Amino acid sequence: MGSGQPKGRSGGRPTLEEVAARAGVGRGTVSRVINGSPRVSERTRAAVEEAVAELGYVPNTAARALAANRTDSIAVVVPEPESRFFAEPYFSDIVHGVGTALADTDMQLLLTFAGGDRERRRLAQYLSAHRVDGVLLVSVHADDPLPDLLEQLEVPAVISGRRRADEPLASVDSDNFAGARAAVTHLLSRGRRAIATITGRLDVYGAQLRLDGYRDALAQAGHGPEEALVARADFTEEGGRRAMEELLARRPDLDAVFAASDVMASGARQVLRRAGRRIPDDVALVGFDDSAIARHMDPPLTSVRQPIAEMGRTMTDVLLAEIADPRPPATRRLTRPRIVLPTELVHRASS
Amino acid sequence: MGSGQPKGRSGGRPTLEEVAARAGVGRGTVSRVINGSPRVSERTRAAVEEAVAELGYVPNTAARALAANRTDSIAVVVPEPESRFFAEPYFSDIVHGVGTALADTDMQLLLTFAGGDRERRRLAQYLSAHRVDGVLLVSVHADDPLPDLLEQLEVPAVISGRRRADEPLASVDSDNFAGARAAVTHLLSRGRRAIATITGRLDVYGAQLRLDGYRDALAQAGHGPEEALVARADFTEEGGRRAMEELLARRPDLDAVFAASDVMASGARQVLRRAGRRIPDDVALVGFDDSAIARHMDPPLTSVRQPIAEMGRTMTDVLLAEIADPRPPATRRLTRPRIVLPTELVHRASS
DNA sequence: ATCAATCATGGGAGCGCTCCCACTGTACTT
DNA sequence: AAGTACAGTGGGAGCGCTCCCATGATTGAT
Repeated sequence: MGSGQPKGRSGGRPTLEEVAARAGVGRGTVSRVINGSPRVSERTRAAVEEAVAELGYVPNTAARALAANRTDSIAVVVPEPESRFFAEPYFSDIVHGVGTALADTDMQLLLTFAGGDRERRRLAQYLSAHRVDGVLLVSVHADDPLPDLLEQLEVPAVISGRRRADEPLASVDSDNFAGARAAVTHLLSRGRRAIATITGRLDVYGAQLRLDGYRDALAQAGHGPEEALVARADFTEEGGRRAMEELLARRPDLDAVFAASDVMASGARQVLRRAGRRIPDDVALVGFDDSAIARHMDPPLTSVRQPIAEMGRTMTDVLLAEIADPRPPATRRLTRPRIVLPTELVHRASS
Repeated sequence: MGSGQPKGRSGGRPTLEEVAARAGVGRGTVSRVINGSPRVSERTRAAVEEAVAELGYVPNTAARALAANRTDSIAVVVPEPESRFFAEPYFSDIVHGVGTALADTDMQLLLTFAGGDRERRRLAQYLSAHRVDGVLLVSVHADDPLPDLLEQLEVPAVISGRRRADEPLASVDSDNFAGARAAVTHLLSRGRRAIATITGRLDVYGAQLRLDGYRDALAQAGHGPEEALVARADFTEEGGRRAMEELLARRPDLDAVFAASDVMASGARQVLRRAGRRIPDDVALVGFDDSAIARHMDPPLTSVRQPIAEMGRTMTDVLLAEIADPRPPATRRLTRPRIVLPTELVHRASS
């Protein structure tokens, strides 16, 4: 029909077919070259590559996805835009790690947002409708339906931070328990005796593990369970302030505080200062996360560093391996990796 | 071939065809319903919607992209993973804003990373190969080839922060000039007289504008150009320290510093404190960005807030409008929006 | 020299959708 | 009564690729 140009419609990008014509070979052969199949002679390969370069050919992803039934992309599912998640450096660092891991591949990264449960159900549908090859879940709550939906739809997924001890999904976590224990052991070694802790929301498994680590360190040092001094908070600065006030009221002579996040430590610091306590002279303070806040606090905050970017990288590696795995999902389920990355105590002036 | 099932291969997700069969209509009609075309009778629409719900049908994005030649997704191009860009809250906030704006649409967000020029060329090819409908560029350097490549390939794009005064692309920026001027005017109104500034890299246009704002405020207050006290830095903490040392050497009696970023202000603060200067008693300090650092610094830092999330939102709105615009690119070029959002001075104890 | 295996290659079929043309039926005109 | 308009619909063609089968050329074994 129409203007007579048989193939190379000058507008638009070149197609496989045009490359094939130019190189004087068939479509299949070009496809083989593009995809690095070994079953092509050197001569032919060179000819095709030249044609590709001359025409500036780039495969059409949509066509490839449709034909091959894979998308060469993975999604990171981010908790709803309204959440405080974004305020934390966690997000950037995870994404940074994912980006690094993806740089070596030709996979792309899709960022999806989902707040409420209904939205997350819709998202599961959407993701499974062959939109992505796999999913990275960050900051998932214990009762989130998404992980199970993805499991059911057989979409490969990796979760950051276990939801509970027997996390069924492939997971990558940092060693919250050991990190907390190291922080408290450090305080003990500096001669502190009345060591309190401010916890995060205990329905977040990592927060529970940090509390366990605190208790374990005290026990190891011969302290009885009754010496534990625990105030629950919720990872917020305001929560940190309230918890610190509570602790000071309960135990005015405390000489150290381990806060389960830097943000809460910052809140605690304000209350301590207002109460006339010097840091670290009167009260030593240790945080968790080693965020920018820790470095810029006054005095700089000793904190437990989590290798967050490395977690992002590792999650991606695990996911890519899962995607590449030819075995049926039922088989894989039994050998899903559960990786725990070491944390590290960064000592600064606050302790 | 083979197992006899004519259509509904029980594995896999349902297709348009299956929905059509179920609803007793043709493929075209289902497509019309899915895409909200008005040319469908109420009865038919209801029947199709029921079939869609029953089968849990979700359109295959790849097929749609291939047939309709659009992808319903946009890309955010992020400077290379190695850059410090990630360390800044800027990134999260922009993405947050983009996510918010996208939540109302069914567009998806692709995050792409590109470091060197070669990578960025490759990326331009890739993006233009019908992978995305439009591109959001953040933190672009003055000599980045990517914007021009995209222009050439007729890929709709919006840039955050103009590269120069006559930015040809659609752009969304914050009012760096007015923000800096407000900061310096504030310092003047507090009785400060010897006001220095620490600049960012001046090849970043925004940094130049902040310097211009500083100069303008001084001029407006009747200070001669010779009273300007400028030290150049590079947006880093270390740069802030060095610049502060230089300023202190040149003008020991300075009583205020306007740093073009919070991070540099943090570096300056360290040097000031080491030199025995009290903040704000001896030297008032103002930053730019109003990042987490500003809130947690001691004393808390007065800073110029940029509406970064809103910039992300606005950029997205502009891009979506550009994508929807049916006029040819040549026409649009003349009326590309150049939006400048207001900044706001957040007063804290450091000034 | 003959046959089997292997390699390299071309091209048909089909992935699931949108676009558009052709067709039917109903409502309104003159 | 015949004509015109248009709302509503079905389905062919085709988007650009991968997969796979058929084919011919080449090699090695007997």
